[in-house]
Amino acid sequence: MHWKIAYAQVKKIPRGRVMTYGQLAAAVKLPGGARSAGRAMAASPSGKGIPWHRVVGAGGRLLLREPNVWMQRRLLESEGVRVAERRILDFKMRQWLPVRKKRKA
DNA sequence: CATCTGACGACCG
DNA sequence: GCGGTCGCCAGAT
Repeated sequence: MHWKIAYAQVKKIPRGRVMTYGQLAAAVKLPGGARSAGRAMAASPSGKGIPWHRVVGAGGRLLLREPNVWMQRRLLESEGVRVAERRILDFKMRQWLPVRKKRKA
């Protein structure tokens, strides 16, 4: 589907930064909103270089289920993103706003 | 075509 | 701060 665009956006997420499903959905204007973003990631073809692990739930929460969340956490930590069980630490700073970022210090 | 399910998000207790 | 519920929308069965 047009999930391609979602993937394209995800690929733009810089290393060590994350985006929420809601943001992603809004950024590419996915019809179903955040949920569709989630579906898109769930169906994301692995091995295509899509940093799906950089897409998290609102508030920087890891919404994946048991086995996968561990991998996501590991991938994030490998990029320097600190994670506590199911939540990204310093999410506010870690969050990446497409193009018009400019987060305050 | 009816129903269920879910990698969501906002609210409420 | 956390868990439970409701609302939403798109796919799958």
